[in-house]
This record gives sequence, C-alpha cells and structure tokens, in this order.
Amino acid sequence: MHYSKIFIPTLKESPADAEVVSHKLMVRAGMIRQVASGIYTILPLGLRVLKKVEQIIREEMNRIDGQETFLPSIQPAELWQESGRWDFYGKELLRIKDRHGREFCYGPTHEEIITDMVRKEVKSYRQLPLTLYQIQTKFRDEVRPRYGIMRGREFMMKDAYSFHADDASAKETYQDMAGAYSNIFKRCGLEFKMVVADSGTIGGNFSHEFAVLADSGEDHIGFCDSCDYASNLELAEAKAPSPSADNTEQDDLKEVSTPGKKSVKEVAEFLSVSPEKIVKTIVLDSDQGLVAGLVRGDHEINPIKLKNLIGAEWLHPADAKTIAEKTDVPCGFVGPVGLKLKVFADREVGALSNFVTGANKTDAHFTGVQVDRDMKIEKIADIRKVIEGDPCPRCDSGTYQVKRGIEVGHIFILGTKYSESMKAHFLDPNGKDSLMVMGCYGVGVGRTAAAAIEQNHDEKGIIWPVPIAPFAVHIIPTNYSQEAVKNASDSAYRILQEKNIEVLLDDRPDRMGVKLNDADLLGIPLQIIIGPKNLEAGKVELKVRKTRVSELHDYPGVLDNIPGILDDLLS
RNA sequence: CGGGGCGUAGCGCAGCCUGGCAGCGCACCUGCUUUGGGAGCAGGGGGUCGGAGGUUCAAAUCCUCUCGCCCCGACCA
Repeated sequence: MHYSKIFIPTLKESPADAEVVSHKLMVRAGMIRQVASGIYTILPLGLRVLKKVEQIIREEMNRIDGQETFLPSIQPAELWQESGRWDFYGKELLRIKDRHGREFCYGPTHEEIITDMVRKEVKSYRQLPLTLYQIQTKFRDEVRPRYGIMRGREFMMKDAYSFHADDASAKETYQDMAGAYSNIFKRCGLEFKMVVADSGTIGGNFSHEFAVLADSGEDHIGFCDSCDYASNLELAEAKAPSPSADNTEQDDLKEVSTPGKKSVKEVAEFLSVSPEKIVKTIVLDSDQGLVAGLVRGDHEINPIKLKNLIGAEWLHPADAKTIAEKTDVPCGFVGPVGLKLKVFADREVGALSNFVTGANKTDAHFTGVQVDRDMKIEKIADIRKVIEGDPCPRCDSGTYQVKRGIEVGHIFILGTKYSESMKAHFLDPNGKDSLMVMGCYGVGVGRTAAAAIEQNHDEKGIIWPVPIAPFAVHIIPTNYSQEAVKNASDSAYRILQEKNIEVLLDDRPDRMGVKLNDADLLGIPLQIIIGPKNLEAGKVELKVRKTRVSELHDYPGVLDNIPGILDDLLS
C-alpha cells in the first residue's frame, strides 16, 4: 500500500477527551474517530489491525472445531422474554421498536438467538457437541463508556456458544477454549493471566477471565508469584489460617469506655492493642435483609464473597442511617455480641481469641471477646479481600501479587440456565429427553487491540506486535522524487510484496521528519529507510521500531532476510 | 444514576471574571525557497462561539432552560 493511497489522518496532538494511552494513540495514529459517547468509526488502519486479531481468533476457534456463523444484531423481544432477561438485563439493553410497534433489542450478547436456533435443529445426542461462533458488533448501553474502544458501547466481539449432552463434554470444550484463548492472546503478543472470575449476570458456575496486565486496567488481579494461581481480586481466595495453637486462657468479656474512638486505628491506639486483635463488624444490606460480616481490623471485607456465601442477588455496605435505624447502634460501635443480625465471620476471626469489638453502644468497646463464648455466628468462611503479600491459597511458598488487568476474554460454563428457560432438549442414547449443557466464550476484538497498545508503546507512539501490526514493513524513502531513491523504494516494495509481506511505502513528498515521526507513531515493526547516500554505497537502513536500533544493510540483498528478521521479532 | 469539569475554525487552546471588531498555534489552499526527526517567508480560505429563550443600545461574555462530551464511584468483551 502506498501511503498516499491509504487514509491515515494522523494528529500531532492528543485529543483532549482521551485519557488512556491506547485511546490517545489510536486517535493520533488515525485508526479511530469518535462519533458519540462509546461509539467509534474505525478507519482503514484501525480496521487492518482488527482484521488481524479476528483472523487469529478464527484460526484458533476453527482449530478446536468451532464453526463460524453470523447472527442478527437486531433481536426480537420475545426471545429475551422467554429467557427472562428482557426484564432482568436493565437499561444496558438498547430496546427499539419497528414500524409495526414490535419490540426488538440490539444484541448485547447472543445466547437467546443461538439457543433458539439450536433447539429447533438439534434433536439428538448424535448432533452434539456443537460449537458455534461469530465475530460481530455488539451494543451495550453502558452507563459510562470510556477509554476509547477499550470500553465502548458498540464494540466488535467474538462470541462462541457450545452445546453438550453432559457436563463432562462441556468441560472438555471449556478446556479446549481455555487453550485456544491462551493461544489467541499469546499470538497477539500480549502478557496475560487466566484468572478465576465471577460469572456475573450471565450466570453459571465455571468461569475464567483472560486479563492483560496493564496499569490502565479496570480490574484488579491477584496472582501467585510462584504457582499459576490467578484470580480476579473480587474472588481471590485467602489461605486458611493455620489452626490456632493458642491455648492461652480466655479473658473475661469486659466493657471499656472509648469516647469518640470509631475507626480501627483510633481504637487500636487508644487501647494499645494491634489492629489484628480488633474485629470489625460491617453491616451490609442485601435482598435478604441486613447482615453483619466480621473481619480482622487489618483486613477488608469482600462483599462479593459474602454475597456468594449467602446466595444473595445483591449486597452492599449499608449506610450509617440504615444501620442506626435498623440496629439501634451508632455507626462505629457495632459489634457481634448480642447483635440482632445474622453474623458471618472471616476464618481469620475464627482463629482469634481475646479480641476487641464494638459494644453496640456509643463510646464503648468490649475487650476479651471470644468467638465461641460471646456471639452467635451463622457461618465462618473466607469473606475477606486478599491483599498483596498474603500467602497463596494453592501453593506453600508463593505470595499474592496484585496488578491491574484489562479483561480481553471471558469463558463460562453456563450449565442449563438457558436450555432450561428456552427449552433446548435432545434425546440421549437411551431415548430420554434431556437438557443441553451450554458454554459461552467471548473475546473483545477492539479491546484486545487496545490492550496490545497499552502493553506495547513508547513516547513516540505504538509498537505493534508483528502478528497484529497493520503492516509488517514500512518503507521510508528520504526523497521519493529522486529517481534512484524512488526506483529502489519501488523495487523493495515489489520484492517484499512478492514474499507476501505487507508493506506500507511512504511516497509522500513531505519532509523526512514528518515521515519518521509518523512512522514511529503508526508503530509498524520494521522500518526500511532508503536515502541517496546510503544507496550509492549499496546500503539501506533497517530500523526496528521496538528497539529503535538502526543498522545499514546491503541492498537489495537484505530483502531476502526480511522474513527471518520479522520472525526474530516475534520472540 | 449520583458527584465534578468542559463545549469558541478540522485538532489543541486563549478571550468570559469586568458585555463593545472573534483571536492564537497546528492543520488546510497558492507561490517561492527548503528536504535525515513534525521547515522558512509571503499571501489566502475557513466560525449559527453546542442549542433555545431572556436581560441589554449592544451578549462568546450576564441569567434561565436544554443538549452533548469527558472525568470520579456501583456493571462488563
């Protein structure tokens, strides 16, 4: 491709509304333009990258017997009403009406559509398992789109759905998917973690996220520095405390005056005890009413773990007013002793004795509190947030690291959630009517490209990993109007194209500085700079974008080495 | 949805407080000179100042309403 023939409107300055580096660089490199909040036009250079990512995804999906389909983006309300999600999905679902007043939505995901098709066509265990996928535009009317195409409302997504006769088959495909996803992100040149995840509103019971580690990520990932355990921090397991060898005598329960001392820090200082010997009582509101959670003073409660523990639909910390109204206890002095709420304790609390809690009245705390003697606990479980440096729950030597991550992929086993509500049955070998077991698997295509930029850039611009670069080689003639330079550039261009290498030739009349800066901004992995002086000596300059190392090579001999050089850049 | 910020040329911004010719840099067009890291000179084009209403002799500027966009918190590929 000649630069003058491809539309790449680059910018010197970053747009004012861009916050993260991938957004800034994609706009500056002329890959995307915003149309409305969370809605973008993809320009030719951007599309080349997305197509590269898509192609990698296709190859990996096909390798595990996924079959590509294409489903409608506009979906009838009836199917969503049948699955129960028409009401449940909320405002994120963009609802529209056709000219007859019939209700539709713009698909945020396609379980309903695909399940509807499969239930009509698949009747026998002989037709299972079946894995179908598509690469298509989704629309989710997010409350707050941000970060360019990393979190748009309209976005390109690969979504796959699998149908199975039993759990074992579903798990097999799930493992295949996990492998395929690892290949996809590896091939895209990303550093990522496969992390244990919450299954969210889609439901189900078996779920991993693929998180690209980057400071701009919106998720916090906890992972072991020694083994391969990794989890979304929301779910990251704490290691069980070793059973207390603490046979010291139990002190008596004693009320002490703690005027105005509410926070753990204040109470610890006032009573001269360490925060580990104080137990925080957090009151949370949920669809099952108010509950209390106990964690050690130096820990934080994890509402998601508690929510899952009690099987609530929703749960969040109650505000001070609700606490005061419902428990008659002022915020800051709530304690489990005699509290008229269901109390759940973290395992670390279960291992304590002689600790401090609120006394359920203003300006007072208890000391010498014992779990078994002084309170009624519904359940002792892992309900705290892990923090960096905590011991790994899976291995003996490792400790937790915490980093931010961008969720680029997510795999679930859905179980029979949709086959049940939408009646997707089949006949098993015994002629018995059974529900299909389903899985679903998504990759954010644009988000993957954006994540690649987050991980691969410098102050000059993008540094594309070779497999998803819009072009592999960027030829930059110092002066394309000089005949010798033009001839050499044209012939290098032709020879590389014959080798099936994608080449961008900067044939613009602009000054060298403009072309070099644009080249660094666009981030094509290998630059070939062709100038008259070097050419007279039979040389051209090869510059690796990533390392910025530039070397003179024999021309045209070096052209034969380009495929090898590109291969080397892969590692 | 709650809290904060911003809408002035394609992009980045000043002007607004204290009302009085709509400006600067980049980009764009023409010409000449330049040509290895975002050139110089000269000339030129481009604006319903987000929109509506109000106050005023006069509104980008003050007031009211409204729309859009961005950022911070609960959701997600």
